[in-house]
Amino acid sequence: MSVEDGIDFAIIELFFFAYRDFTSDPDQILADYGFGRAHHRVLHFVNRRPGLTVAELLDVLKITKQSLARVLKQLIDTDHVVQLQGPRDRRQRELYPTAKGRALALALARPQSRRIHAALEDSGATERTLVERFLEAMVNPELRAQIDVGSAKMSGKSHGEH
Amino acid sequence: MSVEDGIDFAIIELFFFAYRDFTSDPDQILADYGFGRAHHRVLHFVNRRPGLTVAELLDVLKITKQSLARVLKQLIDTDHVVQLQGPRDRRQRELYPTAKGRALALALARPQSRRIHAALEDSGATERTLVERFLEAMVNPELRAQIDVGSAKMSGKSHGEH
DNA sequence: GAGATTATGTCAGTACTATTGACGTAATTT
DNA sequence: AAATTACGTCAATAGTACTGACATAATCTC
Repeated sequence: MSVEDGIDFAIIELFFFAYRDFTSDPDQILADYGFGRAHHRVLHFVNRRPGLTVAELLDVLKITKQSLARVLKQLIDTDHVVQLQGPRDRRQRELYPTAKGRALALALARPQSRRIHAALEDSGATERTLVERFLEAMVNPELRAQIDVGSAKMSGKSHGEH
Repeated sequence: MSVEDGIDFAIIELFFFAYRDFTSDPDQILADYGFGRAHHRVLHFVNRRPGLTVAELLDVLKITKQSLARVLKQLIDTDHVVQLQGPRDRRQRELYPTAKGRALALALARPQSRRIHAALEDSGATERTLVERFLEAMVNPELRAQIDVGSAKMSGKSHGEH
């Protein structure tokens, strides 16, 4: 089983290395903007689920509003994200990426996407759904709802936009 | 292909959620010791590759020695790790886990291992090697050497301990 | 309509992990 | 003997996170 004491050290370690390198690509780009990983995460989800509220964003990221405040303010000040008053509830702030924000989100996602495609090919294609299923199964069951919401589920053609 | 603009947002997001929950299990235990994720990583690798030197550890973790210093000192002060003068080169400090350190490393790895096994089962067994290959392929090629070194490669029976 | 609750923003203080730069000491290499 | 290497340490800074407290405006409830 490739384990010691029933512990799967191999995958534990691989997961660490894989995630470290996975995040290193965008980190380089972010540095040019004076942004960090927190900005990336916020921009990513605003871009993915345009119109989501501050509360929804906090729930997805699992951070406090004080932590979000600085990062979100910077993204707004630099014209990557805009806030619009909620139509139904005027207390809410709906978050949308600007064209500039979408461009940056895309630039950040590109190298990550390239790495994923290369890894899928290297490990022998057709495994896309298997990898997706594995990663999804790694997420806490209670939180899986967050994933498929605006993300056009996993399988089919995507329609998360428009 | 489940992508927009050729970008694989689905797996990018899944990877984020999966890693977040993957690290949340040990985080809870670490809090009881006043330790953080940095302590976990150091303890993990000292436990995995007993006898590695400070320089090797820095290379694996890709952090600076100033960052390591505080964390390592705490692990030594709390009797989780010991330093022994290198046999060949007396400038080097070989790092070893104590019994206490091994116990903690195991306690931290257990919930992660459980999560991995559950995820492998949920996603339809026999995929262990596929997941391993995918994760390994996600790591920068230059850095893959670090992985198989003391980790008894992926496949076969492990022999890193004894 | 008054009061409670909700959504968001903000101020203050703290913790953890990481960084760069500089300097010191002992051991090894040249 | 001099240069280099391995490690340790001091100081200053940055990024991301936290808790607690308080403010404002909007919505909901009775």
